[in-house]
Amino acid sequence: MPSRRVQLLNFYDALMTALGPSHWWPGETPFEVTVGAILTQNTNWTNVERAIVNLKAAGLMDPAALYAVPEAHLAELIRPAGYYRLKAARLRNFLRFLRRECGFDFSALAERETSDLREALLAVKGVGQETADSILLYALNKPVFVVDAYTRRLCNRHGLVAEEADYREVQELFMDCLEEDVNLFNEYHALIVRTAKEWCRKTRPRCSECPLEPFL
DNA sequence: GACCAGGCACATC
DNA sequence: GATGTGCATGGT
Repeated sequence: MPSRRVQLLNFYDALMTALGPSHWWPGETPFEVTVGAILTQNTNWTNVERAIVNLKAAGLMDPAALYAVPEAHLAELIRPAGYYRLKAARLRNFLRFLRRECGFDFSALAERETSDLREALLAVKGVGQETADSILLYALNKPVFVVDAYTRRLCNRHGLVAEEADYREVQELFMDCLEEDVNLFNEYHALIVRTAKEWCRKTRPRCSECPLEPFL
C-alpha cells in the first residue's frame, strides 16, 4: 500500500500527463480573480464569464469603481452568474473589507501573513473556506491548498480520508503530504476541477477513461 | 423537465 | 453538532 504522499503525487502525475498545465486562474488581475471566486460559488464557470464580461464592458472591473455602484445595479450586471442578489451583497461585503484593510490595494493585502489573512477573509460574510483559499492561492499567491467538492470525492473514493472528513482535514492531507509550493497547489486544484469537467460529465468520454478512476 | 454547476449563511431540532 | 433550506441562472 503506497503512502498517502505517494498516492497524491501519482494522481498529480497522471493528471498532468493527461491534461497538461492549466495556467489558472482565468483572470487578468488579482481583483478579477477574486470577483470570479465569489461569483463561481456553486455556479458553472461559463455563467460567471458572462457576468465578468458585463462588469468589464461597464468599466467596473476595479474595486473602487465597483464599490461606487449601487447594489441593485451591480446585481443586474452579474445576473447571469445566478444568485445575483446574494452575490451582489457578498461582493460589496468584500469591497468594504478591501477598502477598510488596504484602501483597495491588493498588493498591500498580499504583504500580510497567510493565516492571519485567512481569518480576516473568513470574517467577511459570504466568504467561506473554499472562496477564501481560492483568493489566497490564485489572487495573492499564498501556498494554500483549495479543497472543493471534487477534491473530497476523489479522496473519499480512494480511501485517503473518511467519508465525513471536513474541509480542514482534506486540506491538511494535501498540505501535510506535499511540499509547500504555490505552483504545485495551483496546478493540482486546477487539474482536479478540469478532470471533473472533461472526463466525468456525461457528454464526455466515460468515467472509466478518467485518469483517476474511480473519481466521480 | 429534471439535474447539475469550482458555496455559504442561517434556521431548526 | 448535525441536518435542511434558500439563493437563481444557463447548459445538458
